[in-house]
Amino acid sequence: MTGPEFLAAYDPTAFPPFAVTVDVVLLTVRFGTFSVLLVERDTHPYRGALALPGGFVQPDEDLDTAAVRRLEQETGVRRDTAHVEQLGAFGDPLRDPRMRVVSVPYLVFAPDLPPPTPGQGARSVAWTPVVAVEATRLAFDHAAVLAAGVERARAKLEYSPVAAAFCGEQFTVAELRRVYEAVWGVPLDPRNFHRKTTGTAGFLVPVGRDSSPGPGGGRPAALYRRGDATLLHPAMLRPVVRTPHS
Amino acid sequence: MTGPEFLAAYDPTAFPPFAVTVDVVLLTVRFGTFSVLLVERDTHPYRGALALPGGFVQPDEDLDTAAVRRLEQETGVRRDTAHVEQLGAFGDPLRDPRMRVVSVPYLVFAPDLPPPTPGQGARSVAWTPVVAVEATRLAFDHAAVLAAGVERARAKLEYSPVAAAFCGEQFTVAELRRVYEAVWGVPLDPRNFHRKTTGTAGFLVPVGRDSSPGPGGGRPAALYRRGDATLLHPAMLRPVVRTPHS
DNA sequence: TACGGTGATCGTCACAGTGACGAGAGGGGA
DNA sequence: TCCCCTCTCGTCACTGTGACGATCACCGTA
Repeated sequence: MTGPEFLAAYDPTAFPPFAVTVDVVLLTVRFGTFSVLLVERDTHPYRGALALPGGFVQPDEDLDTAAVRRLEQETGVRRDTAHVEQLGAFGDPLRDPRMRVVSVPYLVFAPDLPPPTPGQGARSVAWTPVVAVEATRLAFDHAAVLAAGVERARAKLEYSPVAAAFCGEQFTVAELRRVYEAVWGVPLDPRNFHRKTTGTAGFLVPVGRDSSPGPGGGRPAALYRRGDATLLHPAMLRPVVRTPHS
Repeated sequence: MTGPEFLAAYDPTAFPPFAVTVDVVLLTVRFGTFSVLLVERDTHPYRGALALPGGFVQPDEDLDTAAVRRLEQETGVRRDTAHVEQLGAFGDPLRDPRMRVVSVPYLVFAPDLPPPTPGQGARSVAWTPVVAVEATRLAFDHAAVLAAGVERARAKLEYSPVAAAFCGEQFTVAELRRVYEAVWGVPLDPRNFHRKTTGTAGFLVPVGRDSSPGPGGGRPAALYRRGDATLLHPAMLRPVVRTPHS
């Protein structure tokens, strides 16, 4: 039973049929800027509008599997280099003018390494700074989905070490700090950040020394990789006032 | 377009049809015990097994609306007396032996006031202590759904004031403390808890004095109602070691 | 090679928040 | 009246943090 015909095995009129899609909120930090990958739609509806990558879930496919497949096909990002987590479910009856669709967006944090490679969708893909996204130009309810993803990302940096997913295999404390600064949009004190991240058990594991002090000079930074902690304790709180929503 | 026929307006073979359900993880604190509402299934599949209340989403119905409808119909809990939030989406292809179903569970915190009133589902409903739930006796993947809900509830008490949703309109600091103790499963120091909750802006609003000091005597406690804070800052952390999962 | 620039790293200090716990306030029952 | 109970207020030591000075190790240039 791998197609629509599998419904006939039961009573196809016993429940309302829905389409289920997965969308990918792929976030990264490029040139110090918190950015999201958007595609340009080339089909009805919202033709020409910007949208999150996504597509239908197949009959035999798990939601997570579908999201990872979309991620790899449409963005070229491999799952083992990124952090992937489900973001919830969006199911407003009018969110898609074609039919009743429930979308399950996935939040993905990836390092900047892979340039956006348009997948078989044949649509153009582009990194867009999160602060520059014009909500009204996004298709469907993707503005709300993106907002939920961005807020989740900002909150998650506080109590989990996932920020390292925005960096490569090895990274310096300063690179990690620039991730926090980009996502939160605030400058952080390098000294306190260094103390906090290197002092929290399981966050960073030292692996050697950096040989490239950067163009302007400066002391070479030590290299680290992700530790095995899954939770930051105590949390690293955002400075200034906490706004409950983005 | 309000029935299965609305698919015909587009190409019904263009996407795989799914059923979409909402499940309700209704949690409360009864007699000092963290409990969940379970129903006994009287139909195939998993007949006789315990399950979370839930049902199909209707064609014109928002996910939230469907969850609240189920909540009121099957448990008698009104939405304005409870806290309701979406818990995610579960869509394993084999989670329902009948057909492809994506379930969107909702997490609900309610005060103990309403006794479980079996809804039109004509199935028996019962409060079950969370620690006493035998995972293997739950239908579908409801053990995983419940585990996610319980862990979310435990985490949420740390950084949000939702614990008050387990209490009535007015409550004492001690009642609120017993909620935390029941959900977290650890004893808390009454003096520090009092200092923390009454000292956090927007958490509690005093409304008067309690006249019933309880059976064993003791000084009457002041009454409070929920404040308008949506976030606890700083958070109230669980004691002892933090386990990343339940 | 000496020198200023830059960023990494280490230290210090004051202060807020917390855990542990003593003590008084205000009620019950025998 | 005496004892017991719970609520509420205080105290103290300790931890973690924000602010920020100082040093280290590299750059490019004179």
